[in-house]
Amino acid sequence: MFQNQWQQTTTHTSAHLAQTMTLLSLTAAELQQKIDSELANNPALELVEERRCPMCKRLLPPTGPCPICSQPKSEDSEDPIVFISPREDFYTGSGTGTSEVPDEPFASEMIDLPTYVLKQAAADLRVEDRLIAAYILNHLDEDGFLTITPIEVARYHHILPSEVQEIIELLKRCDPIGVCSAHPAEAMLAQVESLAESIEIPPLTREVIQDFLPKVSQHHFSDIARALKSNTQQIQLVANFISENLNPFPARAHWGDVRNPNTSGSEAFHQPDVLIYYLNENPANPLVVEIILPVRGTLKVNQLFKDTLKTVEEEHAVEWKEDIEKASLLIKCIQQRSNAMKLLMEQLVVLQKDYIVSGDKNMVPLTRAKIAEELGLHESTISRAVSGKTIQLPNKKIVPMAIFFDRSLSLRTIIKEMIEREDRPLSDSEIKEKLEEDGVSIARRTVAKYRSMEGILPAHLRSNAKS
DNA sequence: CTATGGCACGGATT
DNA sequence: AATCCGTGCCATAG
Repeated sequence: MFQNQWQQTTTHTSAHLAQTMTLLSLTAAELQQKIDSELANNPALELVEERRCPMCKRLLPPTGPCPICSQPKSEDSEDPIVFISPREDFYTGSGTGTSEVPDEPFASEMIDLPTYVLKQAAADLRVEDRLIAAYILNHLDEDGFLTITPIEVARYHHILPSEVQEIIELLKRCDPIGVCSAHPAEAMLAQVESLAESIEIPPLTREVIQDFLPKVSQHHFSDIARALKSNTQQIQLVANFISENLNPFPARAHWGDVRNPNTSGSEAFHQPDVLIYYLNENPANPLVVEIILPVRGTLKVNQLFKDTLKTVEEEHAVEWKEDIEKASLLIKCIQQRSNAMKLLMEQLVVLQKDYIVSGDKNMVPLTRAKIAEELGLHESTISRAVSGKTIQLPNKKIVPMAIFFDRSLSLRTIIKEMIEREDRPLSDSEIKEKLEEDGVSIARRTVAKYRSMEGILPAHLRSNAKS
């Protein structure tokens, strides 16, 4: 359908294909970088004035009316509104001043960890200490742990170890809470202190973290109980608390696997690629799906540049022509990316509407292949479009787009709820039975696996200690 | 003996 | 072709 729009040279087509694919797999943030650098390097590429909707002042896609204001009001169309949304500043999301993202640690471009932490701490540090803080922050490993000892820092900067320690303590309170610790236990202790200000901490938590972390991960609760002169139940409580609220690797980007993204944890510092919310935040209204396009205005090939090309001598002409071609290629690829994303989201939103509006257990099992067939696109296209992308749901949670294709999510939540409601610890096989009554047939082994994925203890260790 | 976790295999998905 | 996921079998803990 679109072949005829392009030059017919094969090199163009294959280059185009290749670039479309790579662009498709980029997240909004990455695409922004790409565009910015292209804009800076290629004189033929031009960013023209943005279009705004006169009514709601929202930034508009290059063509067409405002997707929101142009909606027929009276006949409430059930269909979700899906559209490409050029980036308002970086994060204003919907123009109606909604969709606040709680707090966006790594806002705009991804600053690196040291910078990020230092910014927070700077205000509390004496000027001469900032240098030391910076030095410390530059000696962290990828998990945010110290690779040097405070003593070394002290020697290097000719100050007292206690002063170094003071600075570290301060840094530990900064956002990836526990950063700059020497090891996981220390980081978790820092998190406990910070949590203690808002919620209650089970007794013995600190002691357990301090001395028994390995045992906790091995679930040797009885050992710990004996050593601390407590009982196994109490230790379980602590263990649950730890696994639910603490992160042993605070600065690690991917935090375990599909863990519950609620609680006070600080994660999800990705700008979502897609926003989903109710029109005007009213659940009665249809859903609005904004696919973020990280460009303020409209990208075009600079017309002036194009005209000048004819009057320019041979040697530059080649180079210029290349620039122009590159620019128009990029533009077309971006359009295609947008187009593919839009198609994908339209399908996804319809198919997974139940999930989007009412939560995990309504997730419909879906495969990328099915969607691909439905849309008449290649499955690898879908794969690329999905991978790495994140979506912000109406409930403000940011989830990876891949969970739309998680076959087991609904089962997992059913199991979780079943266990939450239980009055007697159910064994895995009993759960399997119950599930079968509901027409779900899975192996006992699988129940066990899902259970542990949800961080739920085995039945015999689960003697009803609920909150 | 029962309930679970580990390892690994085969089929489905990407 | 590489990876992921559900399962079966077996070892181990209680």
